[in-house]
Amino acid sequence: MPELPEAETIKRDLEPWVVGKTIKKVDINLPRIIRSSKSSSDVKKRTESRRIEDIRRRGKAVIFGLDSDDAAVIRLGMTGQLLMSPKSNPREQDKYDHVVFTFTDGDRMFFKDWRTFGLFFVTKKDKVEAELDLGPEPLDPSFSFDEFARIFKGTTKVKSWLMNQKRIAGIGNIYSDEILFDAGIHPFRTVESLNKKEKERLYQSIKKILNEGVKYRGSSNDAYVDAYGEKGEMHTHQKVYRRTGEPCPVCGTEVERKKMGGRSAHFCPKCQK
DNA sequence: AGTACGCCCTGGCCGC
DNA sequence: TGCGGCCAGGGCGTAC
Repeated sequence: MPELPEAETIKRDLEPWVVGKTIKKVDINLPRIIRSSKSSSDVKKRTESRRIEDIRRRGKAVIFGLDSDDAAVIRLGMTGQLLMSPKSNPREQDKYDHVVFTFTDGDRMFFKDWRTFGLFFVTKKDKVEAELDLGPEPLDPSFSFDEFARIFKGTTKVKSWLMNQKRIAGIGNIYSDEILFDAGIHPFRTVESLNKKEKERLYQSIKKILNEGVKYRGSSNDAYVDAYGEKGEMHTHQKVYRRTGEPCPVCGTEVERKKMGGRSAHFCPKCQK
């Protein structure tokens, strides 16, 4: 599913192609994909005939800055995709393309999402941060160990902490499992139980694994594809996620899966203490 | 404050 | 061949 590395890959793919384009038409084929107080007609009104000035990523969201006070925000959810469909080589539209952007140059972009957990909304640029309500960006250079140590608090389990977007942005089930394996920390440990060394390892693993995810252009365990419609490679490098019963690549012990809330935690019971 | 759980959703997969 | 039930889970709301 799209987490930080997948959203970052999509953003990087789209940037040279989409910035500078003017939106001619926005077709909203599934109105409930817009889960905000604003109606889809308002979204159309605020995006049509606007030029895209910039694109950025925040957590798992892709944000298009328009030549107005507004920004168009797409949160990818579990199965959201943003696909380029150039006029010269158009992509076939299907029933899961819930929002279709047509640009004045004839190119199009699809927001596709077959499980429809994603969402699309338009808001004032200066309201984006408040509406997304996310913790710090783990790959931002300003995210130092001191900053991490300052916010890494509480009695919650360490995997739950990592997956909470309000604590730290962009980490979901895949990368939390891989980060904790890399750091050698058991997912059910509580945050407050980690000593300084473990916190340092965790901090390093967050940066390392997310950077790996970006390098391999994301993880295609499920539906994820980049803006070209191509799968990423990160899932072939994953050590524990969805490898239940397979040998741990470090010690050979069988990888375990245990439920945490409604989610699965995958881990090596020997390497992760 | 933390945690569990149900809900939204779809299609693949398993057992009968 | 078909069908019911389960699985995957991001984010949110609710109950405890």
